[in-house]
Amino acid sequence: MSTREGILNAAMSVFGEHGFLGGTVRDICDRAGANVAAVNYHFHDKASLYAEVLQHAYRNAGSGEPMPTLADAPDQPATQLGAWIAWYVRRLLHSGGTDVGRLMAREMAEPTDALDDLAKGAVQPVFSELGRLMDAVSGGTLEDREIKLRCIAVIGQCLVFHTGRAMLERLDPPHFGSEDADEISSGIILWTMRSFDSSNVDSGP
Amino acid sequence: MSTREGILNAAMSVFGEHGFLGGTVRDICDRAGANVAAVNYHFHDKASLYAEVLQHAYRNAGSGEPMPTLADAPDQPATQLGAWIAWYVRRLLHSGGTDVGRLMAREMAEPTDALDDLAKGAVQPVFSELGRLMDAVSGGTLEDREIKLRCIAVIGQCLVFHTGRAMLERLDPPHFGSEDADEISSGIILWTMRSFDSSNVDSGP
DNA sequence: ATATTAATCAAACGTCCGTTTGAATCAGGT
DNA sequence: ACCTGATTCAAACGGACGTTTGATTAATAT
Repeated sequence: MSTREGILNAAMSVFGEHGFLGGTVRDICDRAGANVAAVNYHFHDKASLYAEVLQHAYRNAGSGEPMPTLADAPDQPATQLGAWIAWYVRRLLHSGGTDVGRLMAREMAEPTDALDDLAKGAVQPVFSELGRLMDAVSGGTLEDREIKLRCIAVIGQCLVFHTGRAMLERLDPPHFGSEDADEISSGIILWTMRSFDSSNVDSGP
Repeated sequence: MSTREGILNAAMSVFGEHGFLGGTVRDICDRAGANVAAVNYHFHDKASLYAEVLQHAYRNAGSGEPMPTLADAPDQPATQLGAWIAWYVRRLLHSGGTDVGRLMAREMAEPTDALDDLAKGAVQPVFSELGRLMDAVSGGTLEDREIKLRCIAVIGQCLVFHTGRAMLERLDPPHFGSEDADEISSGIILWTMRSFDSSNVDSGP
């Protein structure tokens, strides 16, 4: 691993743990086993390093299980919607403690220019797929606005375990971690399916 | 307005704009028209000032309406639960672009020591009340763990409009703002009530 | 082997920040 | 008027930080 890559990885950890302001180039270089001047030599300055770290995190964000899509099983939208939710919950809970996840959460709280690319490139495809699944399960009876509201509701129930993690850990137990992914997602799935009870609903295979 | 209050207000703006690390006591004191040493005199140090700002911010968040509680109408838990959700959504959407909202979002993404006190002092009471309402509506048939899961689900659906605001604004329209509070909360309420359909349920007055 | 470029290193520079100091000023009571 | 405690102030302290420097070592081409 080159010095440059080492710094990039170390910077991802440090920035993920302490943020841009809280993370120091000395800490980054120590973890990378490099000299203090290495950051300014390989990247122009601290800010440019941070920008590259964000892009690197964005590229590696999708690595893992593939996202379940409607196209995978067009005749079983309800099954695919359940699979999608379970996949999304696993993905969030698993990346909760990682540097990538924390970097993303920080970007949401304090958006930079990088968030625009992040939204278009990484988030929009995932969100759109959820919309397609919702539309298919409802049998195309819902307005765009209603679809989006339900999508946000699902996203919110998943995301709260990620963005609200710091707060939830400080409230009364019981707590929920990545080992509870199945319990969490099955609750959300049950809740979501039930919301289609009075609509046109796909009953599965 | 006393020097102490002036610093508190200035600190809310500065911390809201730049965060805890980014905000400087010199900037705070300048805006408050006070000396640099005033922060350390009236509050012990920068961290303690930040903790007080957070408590002050969370208490003054939202439109100032009182939180609906089970004790207000012990015989109508479902009505009160609905009122609670509507209150919470209004509160979140209303504080979206303010210093208070940004403070909370930042604190979640990048927790400081002050989050411990904030969780115990300000958030726990709100969360506990939701738990009491959930328990009452279910008729006391649910386990603590199930209660908490449902509380988090509700919180998540509300919170996503706050913590995910930056992201939602960058995705495809339609978007939702504070003018849509009623539409949003009625959806969450409907969804929540339906989740009690197969449980013991309070049918209201 | 030599010259040229790239990379690494210890050390230092300059700046900004939180905090402390000790004197000066104000307010109220006697 | 005098004392006492609370408050304000200019100034400085000490540390941490990003960045720069200039020498030193490694790598590459001729």
